[in-house]
Formats: sequence, structure tokens, C-alpha cells
Amino acid sequence: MTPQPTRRNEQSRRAILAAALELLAETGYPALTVEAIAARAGVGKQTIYRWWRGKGAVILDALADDVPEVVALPDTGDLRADLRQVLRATVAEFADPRLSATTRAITIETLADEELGAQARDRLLRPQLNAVRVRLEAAREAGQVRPDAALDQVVELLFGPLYHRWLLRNGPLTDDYADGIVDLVVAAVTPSTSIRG
Amino acid sequence: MTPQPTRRNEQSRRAILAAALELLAETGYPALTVEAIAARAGVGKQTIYRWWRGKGAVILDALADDVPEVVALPDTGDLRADLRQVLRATVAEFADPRLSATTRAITIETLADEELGAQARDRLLRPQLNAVRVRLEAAREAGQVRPDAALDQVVELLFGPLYHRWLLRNGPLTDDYADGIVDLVVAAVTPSTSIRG
Amino acid sequence: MTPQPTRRNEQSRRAILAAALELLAETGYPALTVEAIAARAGVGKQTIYRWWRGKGAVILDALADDVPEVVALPDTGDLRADLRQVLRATVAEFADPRLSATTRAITIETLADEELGAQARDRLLRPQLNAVRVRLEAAREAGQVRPDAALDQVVELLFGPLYHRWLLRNGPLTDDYADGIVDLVVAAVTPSTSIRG
Amino acid sequence: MTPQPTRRNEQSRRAILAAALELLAETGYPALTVEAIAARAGVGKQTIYRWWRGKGAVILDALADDVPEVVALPDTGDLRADLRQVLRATVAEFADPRLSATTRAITIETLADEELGAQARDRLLRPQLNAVRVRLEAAREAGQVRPDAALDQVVELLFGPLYHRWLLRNGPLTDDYADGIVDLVVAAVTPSTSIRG
DNA sequence: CTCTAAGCGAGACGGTACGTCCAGTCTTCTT
DNA sequence: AAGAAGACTGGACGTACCGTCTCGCTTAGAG
Repeated sequence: MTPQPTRRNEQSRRAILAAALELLAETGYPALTVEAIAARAGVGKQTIYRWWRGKGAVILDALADDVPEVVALPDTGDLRADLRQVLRATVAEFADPRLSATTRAITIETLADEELGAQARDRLLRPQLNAVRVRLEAAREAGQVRPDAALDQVVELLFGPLYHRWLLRNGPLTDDYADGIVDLVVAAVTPSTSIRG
Repeated sequence: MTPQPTRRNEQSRRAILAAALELLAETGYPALTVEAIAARAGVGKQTIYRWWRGKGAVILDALADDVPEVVALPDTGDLRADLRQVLRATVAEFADPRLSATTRAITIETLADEELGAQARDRLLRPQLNAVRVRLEAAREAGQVRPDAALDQVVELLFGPLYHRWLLRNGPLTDDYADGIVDLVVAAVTPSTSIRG
Repeated sequence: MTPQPTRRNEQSRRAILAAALELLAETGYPALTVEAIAARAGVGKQTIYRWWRGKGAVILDALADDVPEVVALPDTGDLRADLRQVLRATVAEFADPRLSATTRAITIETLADEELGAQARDRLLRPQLNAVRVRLEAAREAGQVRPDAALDQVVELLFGPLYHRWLLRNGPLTDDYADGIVDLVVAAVTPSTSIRG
Repeated sequence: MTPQPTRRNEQSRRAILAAALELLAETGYPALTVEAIAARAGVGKQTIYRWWRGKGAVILDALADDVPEVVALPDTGDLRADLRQVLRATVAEFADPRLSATTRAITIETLADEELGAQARDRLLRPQLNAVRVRLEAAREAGQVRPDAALDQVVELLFGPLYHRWLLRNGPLTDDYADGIVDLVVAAVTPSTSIRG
């Protein structure tokens, strides 16, 4: 009943993932079909259904395969500069139509399927967020961030607005915008120097 | 060729929107079909396709019909308190499975279809964001917000993290979380009192 | 409820019949629709349904309008020659794609709808058959046809084979074929000259 | 693209043909739909469209399946008697509402679709006509039929009138009528005994 | 070093919904 | 009151994919 992973044909697996990404780029997610993936990959439909639950799972796998497991963030000592760099990179990603399309695709699938959502979160989202968190922890130890700041929230404070604006097309996504967010967030977490200057 | 809105049957229109919302609540968005809406509304499919581009457009219309055109925000003079109230209300909305499901539905459709996205933005999102913006403007005039703060960004700083966490299921959505976001944002926009403490 | 023929718009009537014939020639019977007739005639659909039962009735009316009420047959005294002429004319009609198509159309409608069939029979078929019958009666009086021959059957003996071959595409329809049928039929009805040659 | 007949499911094929005949008997040809056939047969619509061009093709196949490939005609030595028997049988067939309806159905489809017409001709009509032709050939060899008679025409002379009268409802179809036709045709083909009476 | 059970390409299958087309009815406004 | 216009319910159309189910055909590993 359950397939034997040992016997799995690696060549087919790769052909399927490649075909899925190609078709995603060409036709967009809603027009993507398992049948088309199978045809493009030169593979029987059953071979897809044997190893994945549907097109969403295939796409997720394909994307996760493309992403480096661990993402490292630069630490120049200048928190603001480092964050600007990260957010500008994110803006650039969203500006790239290809990457943008795939991210939208993943998001759709994520919305409709809880299990897939969990996988996407753990394999794609978390590593990225976590890298930023690590950088913030370093900043906190360096006294550049208030010790009581909830760093998970700070991370979401950085990415949430970008994601929101991009997903809902609520305005242009520019480097200036990214910088503005960073400035606001830095202001929010900088220890108050007020009491006695 | 293009239908004549004058001749439109208002009764059918309402029946369709009502049926769409009912079915959405009962079966969820992916299982929602134009055929089912037509059947439930006692309407020919063509009548739906004559006036809408598909189920997404119907749902959007149905939801937009339910939303008050203008949303007013309380102004108690206490910005932090007012914002907490708004964000807590948003958290509550996201916690309600019914509302949550419809918002997810809209979001999916929005992602796949640019035109629909524009409509959703203008008719559903913007009014809500704008209400908060108005409150922030009042706060700025009252000297509670730095005069140079880009208020649109601040609004997104409030909602972005919530939306991000909810959509990607990146953690629990609680009142505490909402309060934490508000605290961070208020800290970000409060005029620096540094000069002489 | 029942429409008042007095008030009927003669112009519309004619436009409808003309449009029906045009479309029949252009697109063929199965592709012919009431909607198209109405559009072509610049007429509301209701105006068609008010006066006819459907596209079949319209077509029948259109064709019956075209046909001379009474058809006369030549009588040269030579029965064989006269019949040959009639059957050759019929062959020519069947060879004309346009006439052939309309006859096929009528036949289809006739098959499906008994009432229409009756009308077609009385207004289109009978007059034609009757003309031949009259000629045969004359021949009988002239002693060229056996007095005991059932003339209705003889008429059908003439047209039945042609019709059969044409409708079922059971072979080529040529003048030779027509002549052959005539010869057989004449042989069948010629009084036996046996007694003394 | 084109389906592979090897893989064809014989069970489905039979279920479809059976369902088609059932529904034809129950509802008549015009009310017959591919959808209903599929439902009754417990089959997907695509399975019908994969193997047939439409309901007409299905019905034709169903009927052709029912017909014995080769039809033999009795040969008692008495041509007139044998032909009477055949034509009376045909009259009986036309009198049976069920058989009559299916024949009308086939005819309609035949009229509209040349290819179908060709099939109907070859698989349904020709075998029957040919059987009569064979009998006539025997009669010719026995000297009961003029040697110069075009037998194909004679066959059509027998069936044409019946078909004509039935299809166009141009009069009652009785055994007497059939006998009358046979008498005429026999008269037409009997070698003239005149020469020396 | 065969044999056999698995995965495989292929694609037919029962289904469901699609978006379109037309039938025939109903409604509104015009002539 | 009839007509032009065209929106309405209804229902079949033929298509596209879904996910499952055979087919033979490799192909690997247990005997």
C-alpha cells in the first residue's frame, strides 16, 4: 500500500519537480494541473499521486528543494544597516515576477490546506525569520535592543508590513518603503536613552 | 452583448449573494461552486456569469455588501488604548472560524486575480486601514505621534504582523499579541522626549 | 392569451421567414436557432413564439410560402415521356445542394413532430403527388394504364425509390436512374397486351 | 490523443449501448441526451465522447449491434409470395411503435450527419436490401424476372414506396398496401409473355 | 542469476464542475 | 395590443481535470 521509498526513481522525482516549476512560471498557479506536470515530466500521473498529495505538495517540495536549509544574516554591527539589507532583499524578491508568482502559489496552497501550510511554515518561512531573530538577539546582547522586546514580534513587525502590502497590492514596494519600516522598527526597539541622556 | 444593468433582477442578485455566503459558511471556499450557488439561489447559471466573472467575484461582492461603507474609530484621547481595541477586534475576527474562512477565501481569489484584488483592496481593505489612519492623524495633531512619521506605513505596521501571523499560521493570535504589537508601534511613533527627560 | 391575427405585423412575418431561409442556407438545419432567426430578422424572440411553435414551424411556413399552391403536369399524350420529365426534375431538385438541404430540414422536423408532419404532407407533398395522379388518371382514360391500378400506389412507386435513394444516400441519383424507374413503373401499369400481341 | 481501442472497457461499452436503447424506448429520440445515457450506464460522459461522436453515433452502434449481420430470405420458388412476406414484415416493423421510433431516430441522425448516414447505410440498410436482391437474382435465373431488369432498382421499387409512405405519413401502412406494391413490382419485372400469348 | 514483486509510462475510467448555448417564458419600454 | 429588446430559469452541451484503476514493461533484490 504505502510505497517503498527505496525503489523510488530519482530521475522521475527530479523531472516532476522541474516540470512543476517550469509550468508554474509559464502558466501561473491556478492553471497548473497535475496532468500537465505529468505530461511535461514524461511521467504517469500515478507516479505523482504515489509520492505527493496533489499539485500543492509538489510545488512546495519543488520550492523547498531550491531553498538553502540555513540562511545566515550579515552582522556588521550596525543593526539598522543589516536590517535594511534584509528587507531590501525581500523587496527585490517580491519584485521579481517569477519569485513573486511562486510565493503567491505557495500562499494559496497554504491557505487552503492546513497541513501544507504547516510544512511551508516550517521549511520555508521559519528559517528565514529565524535568521533575523538571531541577528536581533545579537543586537540585544550588544545593547542596541531593549532587553524586554519580544523578538518574535519584532521579526513579524519587520516582515508583516511588507508581506501585507505585497500580498494585498496595497501600494508600491520600494527600497524607501523597506527603509521606512526598518526605521520605525529600530525606533520601536531602541532602548530609551531618555532618563538622563 | 454587455448586459444592461437597468434590466437587472434585484431579487436574483440578492438571492445569489445570500446563497454564496451560506454555501461559503457551510462548505468552505474550495468546495464552493458556481453551480451550487445557482441551484441554491434558484437561478440559472447564466445569470451568475452574466454579472460576475466567477465565484470569486460573487463572494467579493457578497462580502462587500455586508461591510459598512465608512468605518469610524473611537477616539478616547488615549492612542494606545484605542489601537489596542482595534487590534483586539481584528484578532477576534481572525479567531472566528466563519469570518476567518471568508477572509481566507477572499485572499485566495485576490492572489490569483489582479482585478479582483484591486476591488477587494478598495472596497474591503482601504476603508478599514483608512479609519486607523484618521485616528493616527488626530494623534499626530495632539502631539502623540512624531510629525515626520509616514502614517500609511504605521498603519501597515499595525496590521501587517497580525495578518502575517494569521495567514501563515505562524503562531497563536491572542490579545496579548495584539497588545504587544501596539506597544511596539506606539514606541516607534512616540515623539522622542529625550532632550531633557 | 391567443394572439389576435388582425394586429399581426406583416413586415415582421416576412422578415422572419426570409431570415429563416437565409440562415438555413448558410448554416444548415441543425445549427439553426430561433434566437438567430430573431436576431437576423430584427425581431424579438417572443414575436416568433407568438406565431409559431418553434423553428420547425417557421421553416415549414417559409418553404410553403415559396411553393406554388397548384402544380400542373404536362400532358403530351406520351405517358412515359411525361413521367420521365417529372422524375428528372425531381432528381435535379435533389441534386441542388440548397434545395436538398431544405428538404432534408423539413424531413427532420417532420419526423420529430407529427403535427408538423401533417402540415408538410398537406401543403408540400400532396399537391405534387396529386399532380402526377391527375396525369395518371388521364393516361388511364386513354387506355395506357390498367384500369385496376391503384393510382396512389403508382405515384408512390414513382417517387418512393427516388426519395429512398436520396434520403439514405443509397446510390447516385441520375437521369438514367429516373428513366429506369419510369420504365419499370410503366411496365407495371401498362395493360397486358398479351391476348394477341 | 486518439484513444487506444485495446484498452477499451467492454463492460462500459455494453452498458452504454444498453442504456441508450432503453432510454430511446422510454423517452424517444429528441429527449435522449448523452448525459442521461452516461448516468443510466453508470459511466462518465467522457467515456461516451471518447468513443462516439454524439448520441446519434451511440444509437446507431446500439442498433447495428442488435441486427444479424446476414439476413436470409425464404425462397419457396414463388417470388410473389416471398416478396409479400418480406414487405408485410417491413410493414409490421413500421407498425411497431418501438421499432418505428428507433428507425425514425436513425433517420434523423442520418440526415444531419453524412458520415453517420454512410454507416447506417452500410450496416443497417444494405444487408437488408441485399437479401432481397439475392432472392431476385434467383428468380431471374428461374426465368421469373426479365433478364434486363436492374435489380437494385427493383429492390428500391419495393421498399421505396413503403418507406416514403411511412416516413412522410402519407397514408396507412397495411398488408394490403404491401401486397399491392408487390403486385405492381412483379408485373413490372415479369418477362413479357406477349409474343405469342 | 533467476524470479517476482515493485515502480513505472501510459492512459481509460467514473466523476464533478466548468463556461457556453439555446429553449421557451417573462418583463419593460416603445410604437 | 403587438412588437423590439433582452434578462430570466432551466438544462444539455462538450471539455478539462480530478484521483483511481488497469495495463504491459522495466528493474531491483530475495531466493
